[in-house]
Parts: sequence; C-alpha cells; structure tokens
Amino acid sequence: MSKPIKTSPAIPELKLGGDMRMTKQRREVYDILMEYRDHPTATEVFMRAKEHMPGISLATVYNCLEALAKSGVVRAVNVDREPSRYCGNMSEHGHFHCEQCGSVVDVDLRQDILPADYLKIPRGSVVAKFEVAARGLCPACAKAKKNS
Amino acid sequence: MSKPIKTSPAIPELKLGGDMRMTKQRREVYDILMEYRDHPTATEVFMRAKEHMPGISLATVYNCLEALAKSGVVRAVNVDREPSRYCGNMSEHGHFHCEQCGSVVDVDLRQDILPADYLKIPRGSVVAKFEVAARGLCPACAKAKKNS
DNA sequence: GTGAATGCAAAACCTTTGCAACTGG
DNA sequence: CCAGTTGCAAAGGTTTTGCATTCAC
Repeated sequence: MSKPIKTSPAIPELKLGGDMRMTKQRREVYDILMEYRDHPTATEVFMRAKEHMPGISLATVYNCLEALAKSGVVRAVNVDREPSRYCGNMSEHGHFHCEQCGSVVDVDLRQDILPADYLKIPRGSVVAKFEVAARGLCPACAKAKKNS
Repeated sequence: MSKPIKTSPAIPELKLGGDMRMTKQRREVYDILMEYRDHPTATEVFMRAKEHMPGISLATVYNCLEALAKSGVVRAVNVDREPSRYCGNMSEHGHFHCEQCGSVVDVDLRQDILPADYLKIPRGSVVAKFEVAARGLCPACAKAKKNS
C-alpha cells in the first residue's frame, strides 16, 4: 500500500440533501476524502478520523459515507471484491487499480468520446451511471518489476 | 430478478491450465455458465448444479468458479457490493446492470474505439484488463416505470 | 423540542479455509 | 499411486442493524 498523500485542500462548500443533517462526523469524513485523494477504504477513513475525533465509531463512518454518497458529494469505487473505496472527486473520470500495490488513482477520460457512445446500450434503456476502469501495474510497480 | 433464459448450448472444448484437473463438478459449473447466459451468482450456479448433482456443495461451486476463472475460461463480473456474478462470454464486452430487476446483460463495445484509447492511462502503466459498465434501467423496467 | 444521527455490540452476509475422504490422470 | 479436489463445517472480513443516548436544527 502506498502511503497517503495529502493534496491541497480547496474543499468546496458542503450541502447535504433532504433533511440530512450536517454533523461533526459527516464533516470530518468529508474533509478526509477531500484532503486525501487516495481512495481510502471505510476502515482507512475511520483510522484517520479517529486522530481528530477519538470517539467516532466505524459504523458511523459507514453511515456517513453512505449519507454523503446519497447526497452526491462523494462516490464509492469498487474494485472486484475488495473493500469499497471512497472518492471525493465527482467529476466524470475512470479509475486505474494497481494489482501490485493496491493503489487506485483517478484517470481522465478522453473528452472527444462520450461514455454513452462507447457501449452499444440496448434501445429503451435508461442509463444512470457509467463506470470505466482499468487494472494492471502502476508506473512505479511496472518499473520495479522490470528491474527484478 | 428475471427468470433464467436457456440459450443455445454450443459449448466449446474445455481445457484447464497447469495441473488443474477436469472434475465432474467443474464441468457441471462450466456447462451451467455456458448454457445460461444470465450472469448467475455462485449461489444461483449452486442451485442449478444441485439439480444434476445433488451432492455438490456451495464451497465447491466457489472453488470451481475460481479455478475456471484462473484458467481464463470464465470471468467474474462485480457490480458494486453485490454478490459476484459469473460470465462464460470471454469476448471483450461490457455489462449493463439494471438497478430495478437486478439483471446483468452483456453489452457490445463499439469496434472503432479501442478500450486502451478511452482512458488517459499514465505513461509507464501496464494494463492487464479493462472494465466498462453501465447501470440504470433495462428497457423492460424503463417501460414499466413510465407506465406507472 | 424532536426527529435524525451516533456509538456500541451483535448480526448478516458473501466468501474462504482446514481437514479427512475421495478421485482423476 | 498421490497430488489435487471435494464436502462439510467453521472461520473470516466487510458491511449492516437494533437500540439507547446524544445532538443538530
């Protein structure tokens, strides 16, 4: 596992939908996802959250992640059967998963092709969401393997 | 859940890799995946297999699916956190998942765009596999919703 | 004030594993 | 023959749930 990389904050204003309340815990979970862009798992978010909020529970982290995802400010990224990872980048993008080090990084999509044009979706379908993902070796792991 | 649809058999010759043995159970699991193209879960494969092999166990079905996948004659399809589904279609294709009825169907990719060209994968990466998936409502469920 | 959210523990769930018995090549 | 596979049961790890307490609005 690569070590977490803190990126420049720049955390947008946060507004939840419906009658969802903004609690200290949801704020903390959201801030962690915006601050660390390494797609942490719920457990990793939990460990980071505990540093600032020792009393927070893992179940609450799961609840917060679900609430934030339902509000559309965060999204879950699933790689095979591995634990769900969470992503604060809501722009349209894909993911690359390194099978060696386990890292998951955002990958830009080509802007000259609409995702909707990529698949021959049956007529009459209503498409809510696209997922494009690749897996293999990240540059660092590919290099390490070549030199071994 | 839609009811299983039997498609024309046309089951290819089956050869496993390494020192993997072709057992009755693996044959049965493989045949089920080739016969039903509806992406069954392990449990669904298990239930179908029991009709012909009452003694088969669920753990064996999992083992068989893993062995077949490792041999490259079958592949797992994962949709979020739902139970893994299994697919006997090894041609390059994507999947469409209906959030209403839960069905998963194969979707052809456009042939004029290479999957490798779709994502801006970082230079130096080694790409082993692409996954393209969409989710939403299948034609039947979209129609049902519109008329309600 | 009041309904929603938290925290804890226990449950649920899918999947894997340990091991004795069995079997395919 | 004998390493690989099965079947069973039990364990594993992630995620969800029930409920009393606390908190945001």
